[in-house]
Amino acid sequence: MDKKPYHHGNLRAALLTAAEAELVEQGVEGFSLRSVARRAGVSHAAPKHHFGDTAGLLTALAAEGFRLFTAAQSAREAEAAPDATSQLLAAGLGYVDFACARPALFRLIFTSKRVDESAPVLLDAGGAAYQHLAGRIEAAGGREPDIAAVWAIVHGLADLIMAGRLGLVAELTGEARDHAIVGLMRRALP
Amino acid sequence: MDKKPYHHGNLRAALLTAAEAELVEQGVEGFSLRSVARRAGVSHAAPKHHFGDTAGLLTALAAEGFRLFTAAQSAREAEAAPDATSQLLAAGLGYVDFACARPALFRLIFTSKRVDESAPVLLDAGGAAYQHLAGRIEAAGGREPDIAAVWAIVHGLADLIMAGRLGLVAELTGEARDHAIVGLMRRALP
DNA sequence: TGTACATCAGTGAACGCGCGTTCACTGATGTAC
DNA sequence: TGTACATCAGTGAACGCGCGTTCACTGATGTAC
Repeated sequence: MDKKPYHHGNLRAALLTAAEAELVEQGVEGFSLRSVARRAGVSHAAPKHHFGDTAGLLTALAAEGFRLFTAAQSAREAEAAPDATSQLLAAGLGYVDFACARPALFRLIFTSKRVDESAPVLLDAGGAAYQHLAGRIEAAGGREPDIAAVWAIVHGLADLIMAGRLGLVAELTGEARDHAIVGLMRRALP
Repeated sequence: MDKKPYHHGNLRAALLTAAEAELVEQGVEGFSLRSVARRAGVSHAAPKHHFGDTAGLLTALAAEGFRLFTAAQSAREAEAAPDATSQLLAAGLGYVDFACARPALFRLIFTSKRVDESAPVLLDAGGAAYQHLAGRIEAAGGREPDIAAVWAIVHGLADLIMAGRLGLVAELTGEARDHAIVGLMRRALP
């Protein structure tokens, strides 16, 4: 019942959650360490202990974002048939799922200038994400140019749907939507 | 030889130029009206007369960006064979050209939250850009799903190359690069 | 052609605000003996 | 089991800064007569 213990206990995780919420509402533009601390109900200097500065917090969030991104693909794969092509198409669906479910994180990991791109934690997570998709494409018999084609179409779909353009696909839901996306992806396959 | 006339003469255009340069260097995040005024060599309150506030300036810049974006496609089309498929592929090359040449504007028109999306000037310019590409696809015999497929792969290529990912294509130059991009686009055609 | 006056474009000082950073501090936790 | 002490996590006041906005102003341009 002690409402406010001096130590938070799990502030690092709480700050990451608050940071994502802040990102969703304000975009990267209005993002500040103070606003995140406020949202987490903690003094404004507290984040410094865990992340150093704004770039540090965003970088940690981006690394976590890459992990969730890969996880979204794995989740779809687990539901799909085990053959290589089905697994690849499932990964693509997960890619789009993630972009639509967490557009703020998607933008953060792909286009933000406020993350420290040379941070090992980010390079690792980003590299793993790339390897995951590339691995699925190669397993399905794809070679270098196929990786580019599949990646481009999946990424383009994700980015455009997320931005509310490409109305035709964005308006569909459930299986009809999945079916439409898979149909488009198949064009890029070897 | 009068160095500093009181009236600039063409401040509106000068501010747009300065705004793009500022966007290139700072990204949308560090963008401010004062920094743009400073870059244009004018007092910090001057932009107010022309654009009102930051959103107004960015919105005007985005509208101009859409026009340049369409112009980049037209430029490629003018050099291409007149058949519908060649024209479509040329438009796609122009799309990628623009993203690589002016990544800051590309990001501004596609993903910034700091523009006023309901401004008529922006809706007009954006709509015209969409109609341009859709028109090329339809002329090449494409229907609704083809528009989505071609747009997605072109947009995905542009976004990924611009972000420095997709190294295979990003490293090419000149005709080899065009050839690679066209090869990828062809996969999405009907 | 000349004069008066309204309108427009840009200036520069002032304001209040939220930001990042620093600093001395305090409460809690863990470890040595 | 108890005590002392170091270390860690978070506080809250203070600072200087750049921002957007306002305001009275001034220099230039255009228009009426």
